Amino acid sequence: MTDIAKEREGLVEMFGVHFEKYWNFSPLSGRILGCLIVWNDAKGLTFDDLVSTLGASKSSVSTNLNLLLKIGKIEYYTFPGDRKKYYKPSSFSDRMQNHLQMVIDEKKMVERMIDYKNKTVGDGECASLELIKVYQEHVIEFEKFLNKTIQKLEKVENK
Amino acid sequence: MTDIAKEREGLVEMFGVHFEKYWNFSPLSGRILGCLIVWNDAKGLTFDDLVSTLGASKSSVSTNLNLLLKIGKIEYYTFPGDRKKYYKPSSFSDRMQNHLQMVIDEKKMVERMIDYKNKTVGDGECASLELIKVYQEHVIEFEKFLNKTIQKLEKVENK
DNA sequence: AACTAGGTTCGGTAATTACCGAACTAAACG
DNA sequence: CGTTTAGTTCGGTAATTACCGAACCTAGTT
Repeated sequence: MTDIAKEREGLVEMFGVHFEKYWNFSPLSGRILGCLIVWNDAKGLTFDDLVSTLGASKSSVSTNLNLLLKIGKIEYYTFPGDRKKYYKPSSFSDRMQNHLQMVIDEKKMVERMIDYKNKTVGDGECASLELIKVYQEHVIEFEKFLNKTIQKLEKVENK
Repeated sequence: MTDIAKEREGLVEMFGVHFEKYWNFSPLSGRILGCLIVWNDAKGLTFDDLVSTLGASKSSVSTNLNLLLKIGKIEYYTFPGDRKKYYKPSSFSDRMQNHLQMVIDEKKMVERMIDYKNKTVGDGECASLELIKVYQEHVIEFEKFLNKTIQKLEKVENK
């Protein structure tokens, strides 16, 4: 195995572990997405490429590919006269949308909490309310920040 | 049950689901942290409070409390002449550190990817490299942003 | 029509996780 | 010293998840 191949394997593993740890992916889902990101072949990787490079069964690869498709982490393309599907990670900006969704979720939660606090907190102990409001401000800014990044990414993607 | 109690239960559930979904907590861990956040009693909640309001076993509550302590999501206090532990969520700013850690992780990953790309990408297809660099910029800014929020939170917390 | 390529679906197993009750410990109280 | 309080530890079970092989399907190809 070449040095490059070894490094690529290390990177796939790194991404795999990251997706397991922070995004609650199954090991195989993590490795598949890792593969697609690291390889980042202009054409994309096929089902069989993944089966052989990851040494997993067809059924597991199929299941996990469909899962990743459903949650919008990957896409596939086909070419006329070729039945194979060529898988790629979704665009950077699309993947960022997931993050955005979590922030939007949190925004709603914060609102509910503030509502609740307003009903229940005595005048004395506003500290917790004040903290939540700092956090609310953070969430709102964060949403803007994410949207800005998404725009920047889209700009480069559409070149 | 009063309206307030019902709403509180709803909020605990909301937090519970959120922590399960985005932070990969077990159901009970999520509910415990939810309880502590929503109740946010000045004194804190005791082991028995949690056992009874959540209807879980002592052993499960014990295990999950220790887990949450270990990962820094909660803390406990004791009062002289009282053997009970009073549990509270860790400070907002401390909990935010977790987020920060993930960003720091990502920063390293991005560096490794850029290294790899520089070795392997032909001059023609710099698009992917350029995208990663946009993302790198995002991560760096994000780290700063998080640090700023943490500072703001600390300011309010230390009042 | 039979075959092949490119997957998908189904049924099952192995591993992991979540939770429980019962027994235990350690500190404080009487 | 015995008892109570406040939890912890241990062993086991139930539920869930991850993965597999085998059978199947569907669109071309021969």
